[in-house]
Amino acid sequence: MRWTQQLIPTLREVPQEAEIASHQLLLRAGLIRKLAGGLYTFLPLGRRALRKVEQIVREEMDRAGALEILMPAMHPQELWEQTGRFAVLKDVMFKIKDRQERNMVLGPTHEEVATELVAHEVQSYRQLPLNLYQIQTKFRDEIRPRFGLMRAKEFIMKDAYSFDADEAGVERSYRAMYTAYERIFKRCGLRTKAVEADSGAMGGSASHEFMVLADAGEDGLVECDACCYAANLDRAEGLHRGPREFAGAELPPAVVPTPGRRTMAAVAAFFQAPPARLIKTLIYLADQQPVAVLVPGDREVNELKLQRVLQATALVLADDATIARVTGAPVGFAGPVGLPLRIVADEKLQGYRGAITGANQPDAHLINVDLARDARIAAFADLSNALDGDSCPRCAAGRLHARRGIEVGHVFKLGTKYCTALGAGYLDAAGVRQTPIMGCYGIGVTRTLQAVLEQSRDDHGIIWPISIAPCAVEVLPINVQHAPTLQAALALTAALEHAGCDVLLDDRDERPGVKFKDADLLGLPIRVNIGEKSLAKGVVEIKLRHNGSLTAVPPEQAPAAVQACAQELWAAVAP
RNA sequence: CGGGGUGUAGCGCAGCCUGGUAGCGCGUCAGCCUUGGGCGCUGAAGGUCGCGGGUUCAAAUCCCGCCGCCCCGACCA
Repeated sequence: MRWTQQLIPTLREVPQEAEIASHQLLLRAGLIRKLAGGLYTFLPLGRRALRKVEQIVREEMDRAGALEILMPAMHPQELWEQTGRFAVLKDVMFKIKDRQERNMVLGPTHEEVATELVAHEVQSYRQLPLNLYQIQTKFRDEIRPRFGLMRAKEFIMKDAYSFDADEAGVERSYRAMYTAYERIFKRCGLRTKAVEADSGAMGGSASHEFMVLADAGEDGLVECDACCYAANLDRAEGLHRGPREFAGAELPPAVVPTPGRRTMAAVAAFFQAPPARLIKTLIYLADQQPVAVLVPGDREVNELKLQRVLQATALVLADDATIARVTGAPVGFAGPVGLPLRIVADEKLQGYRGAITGANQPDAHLINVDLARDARIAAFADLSNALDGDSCPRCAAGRLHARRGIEVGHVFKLGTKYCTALGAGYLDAAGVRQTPIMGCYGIGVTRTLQAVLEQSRDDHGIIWPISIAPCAVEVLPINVQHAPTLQAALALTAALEHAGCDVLLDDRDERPGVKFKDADLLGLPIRVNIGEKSLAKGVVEIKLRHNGSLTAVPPEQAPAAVQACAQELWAAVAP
């Protein structure tokens, strides 16, 4: 493959639209171009890499016994109404009408369609288990598309749906997918971490996310340094460390003027107290009803947890006017003592004495608060996010560490919700009608591609794992006007291609510097420099992108030497 | 949707405050030169200054409205 006959528009400068490294590299290396926010064209090299990721996914899904199908991207809206998910997901769905004015949606995911298929085609336990998957474009009207392919309105996803006769079967299917995912990401050259996750809008019981650890990741997670516990911050159950009793525990509450101190930091500084000694009081509207929520001053409320505890369908922070009305004080001075509201408290506050809270009057706080003595708490529950340094909820010894991650895969156990709603059933061996138990398993294919770049790069550009590199080798003739150089390059390219190697020949009549810089930016794993000087010494140079190692070999030995390098690189991404 | 920023040549930017000929670097095209890390010289092409309205003799510049894009928050593969 010749550079001059390709479309590889590399960019010398960083496009101002791109913030994170992987997004910049996608654009600079000429892999993608933006059409509009959240909508991207894959250019030839980007498409080649994407295809390789898809193929790895396909091979591993097949290996795990899943069956590839292809479902429509466009669905009748009615199907979504049948499971009740239209109401849940209508804001993220693109809605269109056909010429008959029928309501259609573009699928953000395919549980309904897959289940509908199974409802029609599966009648007997002999047909189970069944695992159907597809690799297809999904559409989501994201609130905020971001970071290039990371959060796009249109993206390629591998989605699989398993149907089993019983719980043991679901467990096997789930495990098979979990293992397949580990193999897939390993083969893509990614270091991932599987974390316990919330099942969100999917519903269902168990769920794990596969996270690519990266500072640019959108998700928070914690992992234990002693055992294998790891969880998404949405669900992580960090255990409180540190004191619950503070100075003044025995004293009655006392009002202290704190003019203008309305933030945790300001109040903590005012009292010269650690933020953990403060109790943060937030007023939420749970289905329109005001509720007070208490968490330690150094923690954030976890709204997912809160929503579950309150069993609320709509949960929002109360507006300033409501807060003033129910607490009798402006924002920043709410506290649990004497507050005429339902109060729920984070379990980490249990036994808090000598704490500091708002006084429910303007510009004042209360000290010496003993939560059990001075306030009426309706319920204690886990309502806050875990914090770096918390104790591990699984093992006594470990401490949790906070990390950032990119969610590239997600596996769920879904139960019978969809099958029941859509009438999927089968007859068991005894002739009794049963409902299949479902699991679903997603991989963001386009996002995975970008995650690789986020994790595998240096200051000069991309460092492709050989398994998904657009090409394995770049042949770089330093001066194409020097006939012997070009000839040697052509010969090597032909030999490698004949051996089944993907090769990019940079046949541009450009300055060496330009070609070297582009080669580093593009980041193909193996590069062969061919130039007049080394040729005069009877050698060409093989340079590996990932470690910069340079070996000189005679031109006639180059194909074999390159193959040997390639073999080593492949071994590094073997599952 | 709320908050912040930004929109001038393919890309990166200056000019705007203080209204008066639209500029710089890179890239592109032609020619010369050069050939082991974004080389040098000469010449050229390329712009409805995001869109609409207003103020003014005159608007990239001032005013009003709209739109796109980027960042922070709620959503998720």
